[in-house]
Amino acid sequence: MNDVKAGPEEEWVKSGEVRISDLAAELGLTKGTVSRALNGYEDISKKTRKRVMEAATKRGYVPTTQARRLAMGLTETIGLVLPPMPFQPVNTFVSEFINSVSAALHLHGYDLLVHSANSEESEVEPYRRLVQSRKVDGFIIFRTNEKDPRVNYLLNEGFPFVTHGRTARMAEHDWFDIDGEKAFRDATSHLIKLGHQRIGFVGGGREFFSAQLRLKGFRAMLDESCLEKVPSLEQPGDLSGQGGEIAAQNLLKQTRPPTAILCANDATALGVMKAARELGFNIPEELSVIGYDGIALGAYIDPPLTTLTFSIEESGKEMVNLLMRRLKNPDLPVISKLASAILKLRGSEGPPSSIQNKYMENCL
Amino acid sequence: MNDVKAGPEEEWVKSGEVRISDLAAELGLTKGTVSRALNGYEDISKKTRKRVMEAATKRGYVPTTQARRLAMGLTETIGLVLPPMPFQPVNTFVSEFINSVSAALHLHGYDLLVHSANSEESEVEPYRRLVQSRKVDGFIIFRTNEKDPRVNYLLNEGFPFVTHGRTARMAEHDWFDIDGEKAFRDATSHLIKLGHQRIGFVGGGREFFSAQLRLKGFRAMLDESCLEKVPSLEQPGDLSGQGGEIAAQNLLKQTRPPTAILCANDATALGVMKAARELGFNIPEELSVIGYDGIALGAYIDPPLTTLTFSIEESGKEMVNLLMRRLKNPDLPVISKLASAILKLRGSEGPPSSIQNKYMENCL
DNA sequence: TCCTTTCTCGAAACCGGTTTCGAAGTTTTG
DNA sequence: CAAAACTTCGAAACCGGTTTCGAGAAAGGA
Repeated sequence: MNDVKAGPEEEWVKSGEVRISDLAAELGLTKGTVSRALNGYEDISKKTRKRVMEAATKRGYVPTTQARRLAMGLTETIGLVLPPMPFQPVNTFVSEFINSVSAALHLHGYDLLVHSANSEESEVEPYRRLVQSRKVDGFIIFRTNEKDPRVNYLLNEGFPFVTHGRTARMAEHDWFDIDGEKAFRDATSHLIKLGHQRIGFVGGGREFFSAQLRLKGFRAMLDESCLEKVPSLEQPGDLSGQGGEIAAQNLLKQTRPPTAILCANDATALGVMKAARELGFNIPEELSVIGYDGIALGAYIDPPLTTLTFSIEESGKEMVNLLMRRLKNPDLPVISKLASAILKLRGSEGPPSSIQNKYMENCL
Repeated sequence: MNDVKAGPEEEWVKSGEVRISDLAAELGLTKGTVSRALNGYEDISKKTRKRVMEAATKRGYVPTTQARRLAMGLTETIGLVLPPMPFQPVNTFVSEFINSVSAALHLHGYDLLVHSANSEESEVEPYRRLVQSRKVDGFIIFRTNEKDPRVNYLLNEGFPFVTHGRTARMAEHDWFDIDGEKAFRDATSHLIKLGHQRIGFVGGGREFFSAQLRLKGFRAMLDESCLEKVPSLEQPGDLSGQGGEIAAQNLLKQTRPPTAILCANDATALGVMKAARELGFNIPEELSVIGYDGIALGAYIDPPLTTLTFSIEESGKEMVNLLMRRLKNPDLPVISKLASAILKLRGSEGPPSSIQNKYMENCL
């Protein structure tokens, strides 16, 4: 009875020509009645509802979104503002993330509005514009800073949002994050078990909360394994390949260079590997390298990059769930979700060439 | 003054939200007059206009987008549907493209609606939905196929759009494209000048027009240089790393393997390099490899990948220009724009180890 | 049989703007 | 000084839906 695909050859009407008033007139009803029939109100007889539904599908009626939204006082749209891009982005997180968020939103009947940030204006300006013009009902925010102006603005405004990543005010808003601390504990532990005793670390910018948590995990595992925390082995980075190169040079030119380097992300790791090659270090024989992000390209380089990886699809889906819950009931208590990254061994790490000290001799 | 009524109607309105009727009441005008004053109609006295403008900025009045759009009968929104993603994309084209398109649209007061394609349904379904629900005024389409159902649908529907890439019906719609044919002529020419005589080619899927044009450019330059077109040196690919690996194995296990391989994109090139390493070919000494896309991380692998690159920002900007022109006047003749890619030499190509034949001996 | 309940649906207000039309008031023209 | 032309703004229709309210008809109960 519903074979729309079979043969619409008869009287092919252009989409979007039928309004609700046309339908009502055709059926001898008022548009209010038609609207209620289509929206499943209980005060419409089954017979009438059926008539309306059939006429609607036959005529290809689809309600005009703008009108529905105006009447209902909501936009059914979520905003996502792209942070100012570096000259050339290095990973595909953004596109995968947009894809998964958009798909998840669609299941709830929501659309995704993507806005780009103009680097000349304040970071919150795009948010302010979208809020004031009432173009969106909520926001998906990613790449948070510890003190995040966007979060401050939206909290102050009482506008719904969910972040990917924690912030200083994480107790006040819903958030989703990857447990970077645990991830780096795991990676560090893995290296220690392989026999490494001098492990370098290349971090991200100090403003990124996530990068700090990764460092924290690294340090925690050193402590736990009774390894000394050598300040010179902790180098700052900027999440870019170039930052990795510079940091690696600082690490590898030391009198006693590390036998392994943990990197805050894969781009940094690639920079580290490049610098290592140029300084004559063989990977993984003379230097182990581990990254974070799980970029696909990492599998194609030589040696393939061992990395910490997580499901971007899950991230998007979970964040949308959190946001939908919030929109449905703004007064619910704040909740959050922490997902874990897994260590994907691909070959850029191994035991150090010579194990100088006995493993964990004086621990425990 | 703002007389705050504690009426039940106040609860619907968020505190601090000003609408046009509030402004009108405050000024002792009608909302029609206020609207015209704000929109620069000529039939409003300078004095009144100034009063209205000042009150508007003072009160922070911003018109509600949904209402404006309904009244004006347009959405001021452009749709972009993400094609089904491969499991893990290797290049950052999509996010950079979205970023540039969004920024360009913003200059025209348009928003970008990003929709993801559900791989279980027809490719045109998302477009149909967006058209029927009148959520967008036009589309940005990328990654076109030669016979593209999306293009067919929209052309049939008479709905505005611009493609990134040509199609079989390119004479009927506006398009922007990179001159892949010329790009591959250039790359091939570069290899020939280095002394290569047996050059392999790994293509993209046959459905992609762009991949075909790249092959065409490759062949054209072989012809021009009087080199033989060896069928076994042309391998099909699928624009993925894995496709590159398989193709490279087919090429390098031949009795007389090529001394250089041109790849339809960088992902393919990475697969080719991986397979080459595994088969014991040194790059670039024993095998030159050239890709296409200019992914940033190509600079960090060993050796850095020589590639054909183009400005994604320009692509987005130009496409938006084409689309805006079309929206402004739907009856204008179809136009198109072809941009060129440039060969970015990074080190994965060089002269062949032994030049067996004299260069272009019997040509000309 | 009459009154109350329940089932349907029409009428109209409403969402928040834009735009057309015409009527006052003002200025220019003859 | 009256008629014509121009300014300036109010009134109301409109965009295309949703939702509230109540009326008329049908059904149920006493």
